[in-house]
Amino acid sequence: MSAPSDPVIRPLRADAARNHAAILAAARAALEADGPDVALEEVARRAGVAPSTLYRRFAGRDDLVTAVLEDYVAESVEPLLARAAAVEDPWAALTGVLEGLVDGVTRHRGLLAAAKAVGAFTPELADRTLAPLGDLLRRGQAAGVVRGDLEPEDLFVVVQMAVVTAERDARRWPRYLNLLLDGMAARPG
Amino acid sequence: MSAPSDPVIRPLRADAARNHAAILAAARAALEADGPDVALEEVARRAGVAPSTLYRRFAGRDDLVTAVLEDYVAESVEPLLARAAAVEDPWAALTGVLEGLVDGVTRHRGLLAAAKAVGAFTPELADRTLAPLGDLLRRGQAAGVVRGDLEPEDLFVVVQMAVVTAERDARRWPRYLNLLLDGMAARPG
DNA sequence: CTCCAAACGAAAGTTTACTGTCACTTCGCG
DNA sequence: CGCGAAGTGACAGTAAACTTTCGTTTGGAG
Repeated sequence: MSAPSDPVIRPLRADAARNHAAILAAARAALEADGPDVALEEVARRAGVAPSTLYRRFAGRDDLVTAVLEDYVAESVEPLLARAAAVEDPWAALTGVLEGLVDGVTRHRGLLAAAKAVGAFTPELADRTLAPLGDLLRRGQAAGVVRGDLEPEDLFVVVQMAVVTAERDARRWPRYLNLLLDGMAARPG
Repeated sequence: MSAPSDPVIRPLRADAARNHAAILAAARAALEADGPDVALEEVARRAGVAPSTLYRRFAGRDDLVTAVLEDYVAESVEPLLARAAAVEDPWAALTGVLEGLVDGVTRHRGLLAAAKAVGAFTPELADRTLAPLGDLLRRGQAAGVVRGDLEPEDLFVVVQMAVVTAERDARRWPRYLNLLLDGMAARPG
């Protein structure tokens, strides 16, 4: 007895689902290859569909980028956070997750730049990652291995800083992340 | 006896020189206000000239951005470097120049982003700043106050890292620059 | 003061990307 | 296996920015 205002959400037809996935994948690839401002027509071309198909499935650039970002976070970031939460040593857990984040984000700079441009980082999405990061941080601080004056958001900033160093030379970011980690460790004195 | 292949370089006419300066100033303002991809027509509008005037004076976006960048470096960056070279204390000289660079670049992110996009950082331009920075770095290392494994280009990276932190909150970059400076100081042990 | 080369702005042509329309095709239920 | 809803691509209209053309204006030398 579904009211007309509550229609059953129909699953996508097979071809539609195929195209949906193809567009997401093409968008991710195109954002990296052609930059955050890549034309949606180029995305459609890569996906092997007409522009109109892309526009029916996604309201516009914002909607598409948001979907790609959600896809990426769910697929890469959240598993990483979950794995880190299971690591015993607090310092290893924290450094491991930061390395993983920098490594991943470095490979998806186009996506992240586009996401920033369209405001796809909703507070909810940010919290989904900030909360686990905050847990890791507090664990390290409780164990006395991390400086006490750091806040969860500082970890975002640290990742951001390490990522920009990769623009110059993609292989050197560990050097700079280590420099940052040095600064984050609890002072021996 | 100027040969035809060596024509006398005529100085700009008064109105042309005025417009030239107006366009440079307008471009700098527009890049900050509207972002690195601002339309050249918008720059012309701000400068109070027709688009055709802008295009006669500058070959295109690349040329304009390059000119604005040169202008900025000559006006802001090089005096800063010169002043730092005169500071006695090596550590103070280095931290002072880094603070000045971050402060300045933070206020010209649009210009710098555009410059990166069009490849306006020629090797020569980079060297004009890298050389003095290298001097400051070596001075600090000789005095034993700066880690010996740092290279001049690392200073660029440090500035870049500090600048991105300003995207989140323009007032907090000193906090993160200090964290970086901590990591750059010679280890006491 | 006169003149012309330099410079200017208005306007039009070109390109590129966005977005909607419509007739045709295809999926998958019955 | 036939039919209707869902989906699709070709196409075209729109918008925005880039770039050039051309007739007019103006600076400044003689």
